Amino acid sequence: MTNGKEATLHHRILSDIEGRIVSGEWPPGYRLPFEVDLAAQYGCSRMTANKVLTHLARAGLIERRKKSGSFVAQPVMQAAVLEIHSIEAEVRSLKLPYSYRLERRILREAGPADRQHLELSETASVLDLVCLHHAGERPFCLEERLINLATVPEAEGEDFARLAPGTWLISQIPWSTAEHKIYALSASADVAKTLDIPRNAACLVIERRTWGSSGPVTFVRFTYPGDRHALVARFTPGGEN
Amino acid sequence: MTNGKEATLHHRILSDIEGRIVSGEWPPGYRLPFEVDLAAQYGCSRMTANKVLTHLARAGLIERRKKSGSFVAQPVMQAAVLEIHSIEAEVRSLKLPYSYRLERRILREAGPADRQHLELSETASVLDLVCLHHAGERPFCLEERLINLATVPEAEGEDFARLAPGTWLISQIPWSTAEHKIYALSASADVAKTLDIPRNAACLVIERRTWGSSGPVTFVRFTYPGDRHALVARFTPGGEN
DNA sequence: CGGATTATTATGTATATACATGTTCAGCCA
DNA sequence: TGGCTGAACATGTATATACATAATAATCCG
Repeated sequence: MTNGKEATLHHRILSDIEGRIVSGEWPPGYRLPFEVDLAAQYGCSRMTANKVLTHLARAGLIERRKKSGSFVAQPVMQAAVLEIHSIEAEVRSLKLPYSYRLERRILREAGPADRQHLELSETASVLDLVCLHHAGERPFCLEERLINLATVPEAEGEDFARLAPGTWLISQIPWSTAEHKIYALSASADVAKTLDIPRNAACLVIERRTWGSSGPVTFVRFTYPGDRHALVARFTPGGEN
Repeated sequence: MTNGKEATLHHRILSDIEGRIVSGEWPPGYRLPFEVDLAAQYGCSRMTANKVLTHLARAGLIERRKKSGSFVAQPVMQAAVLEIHSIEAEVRSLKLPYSYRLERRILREAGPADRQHLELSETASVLDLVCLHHAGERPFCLEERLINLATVPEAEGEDFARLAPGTWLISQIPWSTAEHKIYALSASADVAKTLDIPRNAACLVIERRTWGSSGPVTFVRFTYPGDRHALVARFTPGGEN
């Protein structure tokens, strides 16, 4: 497999420079050698050095200024990648049997609250769904969802009795933009009863708004019992590689 | 602002192809034209087409296979970028005065719990800090931190009376890897008292483990009153640009 | 001496070219 | 028919070259 070498010339140069930066040998603000010097140093052409520096710049490790040169950037560490798995995958990774149940399915005109959630300016029909995801016998997650029928009219023909709306939607809207909001909330009486947890237990809430190329698609709120669920996010300077 | 032009040839090609993908015109699995055909189509060289496709592949929008060609990838939508600001910046963005107070500072040998938090195999000295961040008059966030003195011996000489340890650390360990864990928790009696919130109120907890090039650096747990704080994460196919 | 003009310099983008590498496919031979 | 071999092909990487662009440094002149 990939034994970490990837001995292409520009990977070697890249990880060398990356190493100097993350180790602190080249501290923030340090001006690194010019492209021509790097090229000479590594015995490669300027294009190759350029590629490496461009990559480092896109990864945020360096900052480039014309005429002045390239500088090690100030570490910002303001971004981490949050992995968002499907609930089914999440449950199965705990080696528990997954099951899904539709609790409610209402078709209606969007009210003011719906319009705010979906960021709709005009009125439209929405599908209001409530589902419950189980891990084994216990409720794992409560899903409250609005689907904008103006953008996804096909949703009206789906009953979502067996297929979770999230799963169905990714097959309909292939690529989309999403915004997440994550916070903690004490369980209301309703939520506590549905999730089978004590009243006022802390819950982790994830709200997601999704847009496709033709407008707002869906708004969804996932409520997890807080002590049984955690999100994990990772950050590595230089990113993927 | 960025008016979407960026009229370099390869940005135009890139956003054109990106558009076809996100709009669904080229659905997942679709084989896009070969590099030579794209080059001909846009009247550019193969190198330029290659650059664009390489970019799209790195962004995860397409998948490339030798001999076969390049294909629109299956949408995964499993990653979102979580922006993590400094607490001071966060408070100031709410237009509230920020203040910081050190509550505790203990130097000790790492116990089993400390070693687990820092993922230390051997024993070492750690600095155990508790700080409180205020927004105006109200407590905004409780910070409980361990610093590994084997990696950051300079921390022993800091009293952290006025400077928050997070701020100090990024000046010491310029570039680092971090892992975050986010969950909800009911406030214990202690936490409730410290944060001036009701007992059992839902709190948002963010734990962060940080590594530098020479080993584990710090473990920190931020506890926020859950109803007053939310994290926001965004995902756009194609990423930064 | 100061302000405008010009030259220099480093990066940014693009092209043409070359060869390497990994797949697929077609054809060959047993 | 079955398996092997090699040609064809698409991508991957690297080089040399060219010109554009932006910022600084140097120069010139009123």
